[in-house]
Amino acid sequence: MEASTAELSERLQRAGIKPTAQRLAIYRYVAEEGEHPTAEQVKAWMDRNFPKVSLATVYNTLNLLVQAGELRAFRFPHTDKVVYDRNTAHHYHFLDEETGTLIDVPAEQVHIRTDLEPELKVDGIHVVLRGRRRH
Amino acid sequence: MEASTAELSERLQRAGIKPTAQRLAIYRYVAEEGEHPTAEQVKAWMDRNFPKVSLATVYNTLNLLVQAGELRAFRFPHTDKVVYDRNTAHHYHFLDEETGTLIDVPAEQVHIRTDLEPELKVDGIHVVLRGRRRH
DNA sequence: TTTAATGCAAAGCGTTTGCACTGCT
DNA sequence: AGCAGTGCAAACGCTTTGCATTAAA
Repeated sequence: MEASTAELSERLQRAGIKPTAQRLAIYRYVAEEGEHPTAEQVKAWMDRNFPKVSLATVYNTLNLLVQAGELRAFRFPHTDKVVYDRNTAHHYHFLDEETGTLIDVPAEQVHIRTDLEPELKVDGIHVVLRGRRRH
Repeated sequence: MEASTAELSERLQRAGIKPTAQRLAIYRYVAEEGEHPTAEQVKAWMDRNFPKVSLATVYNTLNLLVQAGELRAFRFPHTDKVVYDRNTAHHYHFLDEETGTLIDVPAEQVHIRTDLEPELKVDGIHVVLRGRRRH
C-alpha cells in the first residue's frame, strides 16, 4: 500500500497543508514507514533520505500534521520524547519494557468499565499496557 | 491526621533517608498537604514556609522520596511537568480538563479486561480518565 | 511581487549535575 | 576532621521561536 507522491500530496492539500517537498518526505515517512517515531528519528531518516532539512522544519511539519489530524502525538511515561503515531483511530498502546517498542492495541481489545462518583464525567480514556512481548 | 515531626522523621529514617530539616519540610508538604504537586509547587510552598531552600534540594529530595517508595512520580499527557503523588497504592487518575486538577481513582473503580495477542504479557496498566467534574 | 516555507541559531522550559560550602556527628 | 547534605549556577535534553534567506504562486 505504497501511496504515490501525487496521492500523498493530495492528502496534504485536503488537510489544508501546502505540500512542499520537505513536507512530502516527512509525511511519506511518518505515514508509511516510521513506527511511532520521535522527532529525532524523523530527522535521522530525513538526513539519510532528504538531506539539508532542518530540525525546525521537522518539528514544524510534525506539528502541522498533528493539528491537521493526520497524525497523533503522544507522550509516554518511559520517555520525555514525543512520539508520533500515524494511527489516528481510537486505540491504545502496549509498551514492551524490554525494548521500548510501542505496539498499537485496537480499542476493541481493551474493555474498560468504570465505577466513579457520578460527578466525574469521562470524555476519554488513556491506556498504556506495560509488559513484555514473548519471543 | 497531622503527623508530628517525630513521626515524619521516623518514617524517613525507616525509608533510609536522613531526616534533615529541609527534607522534613518537603516531606510534610507532599505527604500531607500537597495535592499532586509539581516540583515548582513544592518549591513555591517551601519559599513561603521554609525559605532559602534551593530548587536542587527540592528535586533531590523528591527523587529520594520516589526512590524510597514514599512517593510516586507521574507524567501526564497534558503537561511536561512531573507530578508527585503521595498515594503509593495501586490507583489511577482522573484529569479534569477544565481545571487541570488530578483526582485519584481507586483501582477497584476501574475494571479492565484485555484481549491481546498471547505473546503480549501485561505487567502493569496505566490509565488516565479525562473529562470534567460536574459542579 | 507578495507571501509562505525554510534553515540556523538562540531561547525556553523542566530537570539534573558539578562543585564549593555548610553543618552535623 | 570527616562526610553527607545543601545552594548556586551551569549544563542538559527536548522543543519552540525569531529572524534573515529562499522558493513558490
